[in-house]
Amino acid sequence: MPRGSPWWHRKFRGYGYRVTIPREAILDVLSKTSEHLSAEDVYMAVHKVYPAVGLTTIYRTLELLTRMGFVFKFDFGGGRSRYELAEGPNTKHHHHLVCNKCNRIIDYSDFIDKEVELLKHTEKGLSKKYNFKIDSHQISFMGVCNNCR
Amino acid sequence: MPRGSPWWHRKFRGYGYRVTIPREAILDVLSKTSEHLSAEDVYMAVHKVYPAVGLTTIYRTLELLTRMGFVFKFDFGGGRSRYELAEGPNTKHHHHLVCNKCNRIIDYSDFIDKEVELLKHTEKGLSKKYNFKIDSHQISFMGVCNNCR
DNA sequence: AGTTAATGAAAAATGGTTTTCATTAACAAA
DNA sequence: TTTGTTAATGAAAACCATTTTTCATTAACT
Repeated sequence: MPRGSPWWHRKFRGYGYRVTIPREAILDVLSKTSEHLSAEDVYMAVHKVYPAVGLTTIYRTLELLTRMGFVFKFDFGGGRSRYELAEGPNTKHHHHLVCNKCNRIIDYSDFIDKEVELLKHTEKGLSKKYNFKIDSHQISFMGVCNNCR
Repeated sequence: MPRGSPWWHRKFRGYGYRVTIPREAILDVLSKTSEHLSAEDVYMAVHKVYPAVGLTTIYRTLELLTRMGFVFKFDFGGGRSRYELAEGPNTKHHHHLVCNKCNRIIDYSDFIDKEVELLKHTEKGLSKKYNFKIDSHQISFMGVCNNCR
């Protein structure tokens, strides 16, 4: 926790949004994990510290954070969205292994360099050919994780 | 429609599954499009020919077909799954461009060869490191399609 | 200290998917 | 061909995560 105002206070105030305890708590939870949390995961984590914060606020805040670009919202299937802090000081680019049995998601950043290099090239070609503005990419391997085999 | 038994009858019967009109109709719809249909898309297409077939059967059959490997089930977000005939005489391996505005999905198979080659290598490394049995992979580029920019 | 955004609780709405159960029909055996 | 077994089906209800609504209360920032 930085001494002065956390880095995101300025941005919040700039948008006319208030800095509140639930918002602090939610960003705190997200910044301290490398997992892909569901709304309920976030709720439970926040609830341990601030039991008064309700699930409604979690949803509202996650949506706000996603709109603001602080957070990425993923849909890996399984019917629940998962949230992850956008690229920042503590995060790094990674791809995913998705378990089809338990829906666990494993980040990996091994082998990433070559992948990214190739993708950059592919990206350029695709943009041109399909006149498609590419914002992001996602590589996922689906299968069965060690716990489930 | 082939004169004799369609190619998939044998496989169905081999599993002890029955060949039924809804199943014929659903496979027929899937084999005649290159789109990634949602369950409701399939329902509407089948409904034109066989109004008696219900949405429940669509879901059940799509799940069966997915389990059997006839069909791939994708989750591109937007809350609905999308289905696509698996590799077959009329399909070939491809990856996806997903439009964040209109949710359109574009297949591409350009640049695929290098990607697949790299992925094969990555796959091997990941399997070992995470003791993860990899069944399939997915590469998607997200952005804005030509219609939406 | 005043203004008003943000919150929390509860309830209802949503929308894709799944379950339940009585009925139908595919296939195998006679 | 007829019949018996049981998988497959359709309709409706249930499910379930997520959204939305409402509204009275709280608390951030001016």
